[in-house]
Amino acid sequence: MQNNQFKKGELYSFITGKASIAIARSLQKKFNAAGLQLTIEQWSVLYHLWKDDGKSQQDLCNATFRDKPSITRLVDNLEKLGLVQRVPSDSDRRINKIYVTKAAQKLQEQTMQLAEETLNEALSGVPPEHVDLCKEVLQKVYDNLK
Amino acid sequence: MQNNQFKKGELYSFITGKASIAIARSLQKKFNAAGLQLTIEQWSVLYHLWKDDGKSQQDLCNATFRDKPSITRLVDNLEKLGLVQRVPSDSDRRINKIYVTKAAQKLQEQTMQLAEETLNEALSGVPPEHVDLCKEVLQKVYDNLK
DNA sequence: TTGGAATGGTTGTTTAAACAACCGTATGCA
DNA sequence: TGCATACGGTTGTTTAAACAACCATTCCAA
Repeated sequence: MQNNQFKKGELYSFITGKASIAIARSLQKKFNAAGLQLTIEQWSVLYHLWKDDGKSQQDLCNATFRDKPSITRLVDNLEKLGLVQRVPSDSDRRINKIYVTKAAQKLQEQTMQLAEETLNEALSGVPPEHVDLCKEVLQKVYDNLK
Repeated sequence: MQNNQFKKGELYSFITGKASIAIARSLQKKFNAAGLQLTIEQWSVLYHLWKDDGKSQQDLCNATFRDKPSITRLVDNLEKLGLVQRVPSDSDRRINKIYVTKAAQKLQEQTMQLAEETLNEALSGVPPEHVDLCKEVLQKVYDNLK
């Protein structure tokens, strides 16, 4: 029943995800240092919209792995900041499509560059092929459990 | 300046740590299903004490990657549950050493087994050598940033 | 030895997450 | 057609995290 992929003493780091917390905190510090009033959570929503604008809130739930009330409030705050806009869908009146504003587009280049900087620091000394493999493992873990 | 270890479209998963969130939620569900009134955060404190009993609260901060107020309140709650005990240190009167109680010891075997189950599910289909390599990468990331 | 800095821990406050319950719209099946 | 169910989104509540400010003890160096 028990396999030995993990010795017991090593369970913890995998469960708590210290690495990703460290990355998020580091990126948040860069945002603050650059004078950007933007949380990582807000940025993560923008990130998905930059990739594919006009997502529904439900789409954002799936993309960010957060529940519906969390997305409602994140979008509320981003709307107050003038960074996104809710647009009711024509074809399905339950749905809000979320679009980034021009103000948000201006943030894209700067924040993506800070994110890349953070990852370069985080992964310094790690061979690219190891990074790829690690990403594959984490994706598989996510797929196995979701 | 920019390197291409990450294509832009893949930044997100690394920063948000969806995999570890999925693992933690899955384990929490198992705790609930087993009738255990224990959060993952509380369990993570117990986990470190089982490995090395009598840690100071500061030690627990380092081990769990949480700040001091968080540990104070986690220990408060664990004390209320009768699972740990604060014992003032003789050699340094600023320090509380935290010890698990017998009630907590009874939880160890059951919860560690649930944690192993969770990890086995999470890592099913992933070769052990890939898991090892992934752990190394995550540890390196943590060391690079902390 | 003594006064300032560092360390370990606590408390107050703000912010945001999850969960449950709810409303309005859409879908599917009898 | 109509009614039960599912789906997208919002609101209310509780819980816990981070941050700042604080107290007591210890360390260190003038």
